Amino acid sequence: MLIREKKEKVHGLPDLDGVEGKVVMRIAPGPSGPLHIGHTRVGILNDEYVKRYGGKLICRFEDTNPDKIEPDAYDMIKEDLEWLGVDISEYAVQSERFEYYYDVTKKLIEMGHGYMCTCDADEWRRMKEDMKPCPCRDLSAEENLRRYERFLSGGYADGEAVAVIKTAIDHPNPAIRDFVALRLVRHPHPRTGTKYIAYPMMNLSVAVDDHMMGMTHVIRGKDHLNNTHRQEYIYDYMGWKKPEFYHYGLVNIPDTVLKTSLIKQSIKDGEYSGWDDVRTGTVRALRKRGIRPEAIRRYWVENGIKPIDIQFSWDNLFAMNRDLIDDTADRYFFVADPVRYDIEGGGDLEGRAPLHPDHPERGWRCYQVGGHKTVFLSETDSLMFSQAGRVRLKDLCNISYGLPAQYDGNDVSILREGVRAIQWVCNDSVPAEVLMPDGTSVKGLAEKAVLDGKGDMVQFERFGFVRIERRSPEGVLCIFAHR
RNA sequence: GCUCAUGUAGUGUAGCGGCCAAUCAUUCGGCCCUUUCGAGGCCGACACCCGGGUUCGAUUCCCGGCAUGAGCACCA
Repeated sequence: MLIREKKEKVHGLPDLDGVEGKVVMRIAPGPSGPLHIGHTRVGILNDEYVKRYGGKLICRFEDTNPDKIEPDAYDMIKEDLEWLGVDISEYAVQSERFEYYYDVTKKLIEMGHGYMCTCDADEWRRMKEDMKPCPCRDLSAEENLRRYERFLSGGYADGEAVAVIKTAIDHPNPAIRDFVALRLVRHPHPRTGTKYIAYPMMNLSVAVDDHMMGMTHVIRGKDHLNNTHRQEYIYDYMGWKKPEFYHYGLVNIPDTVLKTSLIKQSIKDGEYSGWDDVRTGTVRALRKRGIRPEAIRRYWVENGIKPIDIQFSWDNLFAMNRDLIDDTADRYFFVADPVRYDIEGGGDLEGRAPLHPDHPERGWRCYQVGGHKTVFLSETDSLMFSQAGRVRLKDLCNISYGLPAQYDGNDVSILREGVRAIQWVCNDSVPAEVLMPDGTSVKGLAEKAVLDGKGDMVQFERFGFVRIERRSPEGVLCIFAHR
């Protein structure tokens, strides 16, 4: 028996190198705000691999810069990850792990791989550019250890001294030459207050934690390529086994506000409604608009982990989301900027339409239009009607232009002649408002049946998919997702 | 300036020396179906950065150029 396999080449993620049994991977967000669409890539990719191979996914909060911490971010990020379906096995917080960083720094200084630099920061940088060691670099380990003790116990002012890891002062790549491991910050930390004054720089804390937590594979953005090289010095000095490193390309996300500090300021100024303001690209904003986490996942999986810089495509994401919601979203008529028409002739009218054209079993919207037979058309359809002279009110009847409009039979076949079918609502419609991603809102009328719906995603025919934020007898408030 | 990375259609992706006059998705156009400009079906449009080399043969390997991006922070 020959069963021809369907040539269904779904492009999944490539296998990782060096997998022996289970994997340990991580994501390492800085808690400066909730996650945005750009952050979701690293979460999804790591999650996909941990699910493929089994093992652990650690979420490690990198809160080693007390200036940039938003105290609520720890919880918001956790919520965002849960919604995304990224399964975190363990959470860790770097501000609770300072002793480890101090310990490793001390060992590195003892071995002569690190030094305490008291030079002026600009001066030190200039010397590095010229491949020249600063005077502190060649001090004895004993002297450096004395300085290190003084450093930890508060004997220096902020900026007066730093702990530095030696690499190669004459390394051809200036980005790799000696890097700072610890600095002094007396600004209080939202979690640890003033308990610590010596703060690790990411290259120290990341290397120490990745090793201690047993990372087997590290996936992160290409912008960290040089950081990886720097961290490898620590691995080599300490004799640690290195994880497999992967660097995916940078993502350019157009037409959206992502910068955390900017969003934060706009919220403070009262311009944005919050972290979920639909004008932003935060995960919570996308969620509010009705973007499904599965769509975001599929998007990143299809993008892979190549180190090529890419252009983010909202079109592609929306197409994937449409795929997911199309089957479940019931259909309703919505009329923006309504224009009233009465219909003359034809007696009382009635009609009906399925909640979903592919699922008549879900039920029907039924219309009865009597009396003056008042209907409302959207402003743009009204204009089109006046020009075309004839139009079909979808699922009700045909009309020809006039004031009042004239009943023109109920023969569907006129659609084949090029007459357009348009959406309409009658007198018992309810007010509807659709919040658009650009911050504007479209006001109009929706058919009454929308109040009885259950799902939160619906399609306003010929308008787009919207998420229903609130149903009340006074009307519906919706958020626009996409066409 | 130095260093690193990358270069397949509008966008993203497959390809790992011949099966590629190049895959899939999206986008756009047309047709069919349809009482949505949705979904579905069919058809079509658009790409291997350039120049050398290796080879019987290169999108695939090597070198150079060009382009793009990133890093050279006491941010992450």
